[in-house]
Amino acid sequence: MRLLVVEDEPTLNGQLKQALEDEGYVVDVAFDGEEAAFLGETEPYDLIVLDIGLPQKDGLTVLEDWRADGIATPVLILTARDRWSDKVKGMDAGADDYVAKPFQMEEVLARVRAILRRAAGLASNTISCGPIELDLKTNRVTDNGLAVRLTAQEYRVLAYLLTNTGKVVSRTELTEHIYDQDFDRDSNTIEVFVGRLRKKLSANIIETVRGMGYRIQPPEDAVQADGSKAS
Amino acid sequence: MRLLVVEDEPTLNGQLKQALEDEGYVVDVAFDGEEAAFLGETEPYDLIVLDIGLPQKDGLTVLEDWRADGIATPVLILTARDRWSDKVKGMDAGADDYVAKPFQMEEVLARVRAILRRAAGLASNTISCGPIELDLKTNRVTDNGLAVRLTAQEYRVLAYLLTNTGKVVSRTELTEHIYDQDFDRDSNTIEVFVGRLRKKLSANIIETVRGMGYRIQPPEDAVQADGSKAS
DNA sequence: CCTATCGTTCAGGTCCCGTTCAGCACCTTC
DNA sequence: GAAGGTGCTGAACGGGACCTGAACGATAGG
Repeated sequence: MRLLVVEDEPTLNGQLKQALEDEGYVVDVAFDGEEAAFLGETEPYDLIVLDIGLPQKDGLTVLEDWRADGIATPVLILTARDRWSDKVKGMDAGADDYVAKPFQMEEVLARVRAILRRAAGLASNTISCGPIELDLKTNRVTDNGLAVRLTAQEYRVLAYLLTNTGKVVSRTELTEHIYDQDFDRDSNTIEVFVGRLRKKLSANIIETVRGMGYRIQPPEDAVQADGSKAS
Repeated sequence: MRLLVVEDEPTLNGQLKQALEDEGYVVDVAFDGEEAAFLGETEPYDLIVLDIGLPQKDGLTVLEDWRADGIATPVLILTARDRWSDKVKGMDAGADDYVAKPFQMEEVLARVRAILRRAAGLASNTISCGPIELDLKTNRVTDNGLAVRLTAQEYRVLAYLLTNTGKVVSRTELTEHIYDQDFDRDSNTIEVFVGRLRKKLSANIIETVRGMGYRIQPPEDAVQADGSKAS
């Protein structure tokens, strides 16, 4: 999952980036409203952590503009405690959640997890497909109950596909969500990772859709040969 | 484990800090409500010892505010014996335990141990993983029954990892729990301690998760090839 | 004042992981 | 069936994350 952190205070910005990266996310950063507005419009983030008090362009305005533009990226707002009204305005402006400053990092991480989970339409922090199970909180993958050793990138690919089950995901989309801003586009790394995943997992759950990308089918009830569902 | 001591009376504050440090904890201190409120919101303490009668901002209020913010850090309240009602209010406000003043230092230490144990979800004061056993009360570590000589920092690293068995602990998180407020961030001390621990312990229970941190696996029952657990 | 121990720093080395690339297989189109 | 495009895979490389041995400085105890 690829996130954007918008926070003008350099130390805090760094701490947020660090903590989120430790969790396995890919993180871009912005230090003012202009920059944030541009990146948010341009890059397909899975979530944006947005401070309200910003130079250049206020965080609330930025958020309002995004929403007006039809950009639905989930947003977690950071707001000063004594500016209670900002919270209300923030939620009105289309924020998905907020955290009051000062905060404990763990609090932010928990809310980020919650929003991403909600956005993916999941009830729990684990996604399973056949014998494969993935835990978004601990970043662990099991196959028939046995732990699978995945590298960081392998995990990101699998996690993105699993949070988009049923959908065909293009290589480009995949690339945009597991790498940050600057990355050499034409490269076959995705193919290599998919290959390695297939080798490491007992069931081949990753389907290739020629000319389009990859897809993992939802583990819905077994499908009969004629295409109808079994009860 | 990193603790915060909130007590306005300087002598008592010093005594508490001293006693807790002798037990092997890392201790920050605050002398009034404002300071306490801020530190509690910001730093990831494992436990806070909170006096009720405080200048600037009453201890109970501080605690209530924390709880309202969703800050769940365990709190041990210190209250004057003759103000019985404070005890009730304290527990209502979300305290985990209380000690009446004047108290025996040993009493406080015992309750601190108890709360930390509960918070870690442990039944006893000892944690074991394979041949390694750690006693939170005596701060002693044994390997196959033999005592292991660990330095203070080595012990802290091992203890933190063991109380978070199964979880990947980032270097940052580890640092925050074994050092007090001001500590140079980028330094490889953690790596050095992990290295020394691995050398001193017969079983290599500390696993490194590249790019994320370290983890100690729970000593769960052996897993069979078919995925079922052995009794 | 001297010594032992411990925490920290630093430099060098090692190993893993991400990436690249070439060759092959397969499908599609003509 | 040939040719070109698309995807797969094994091997290899380079860089960075991690490890480790040694040295230094601080501190406490004698």
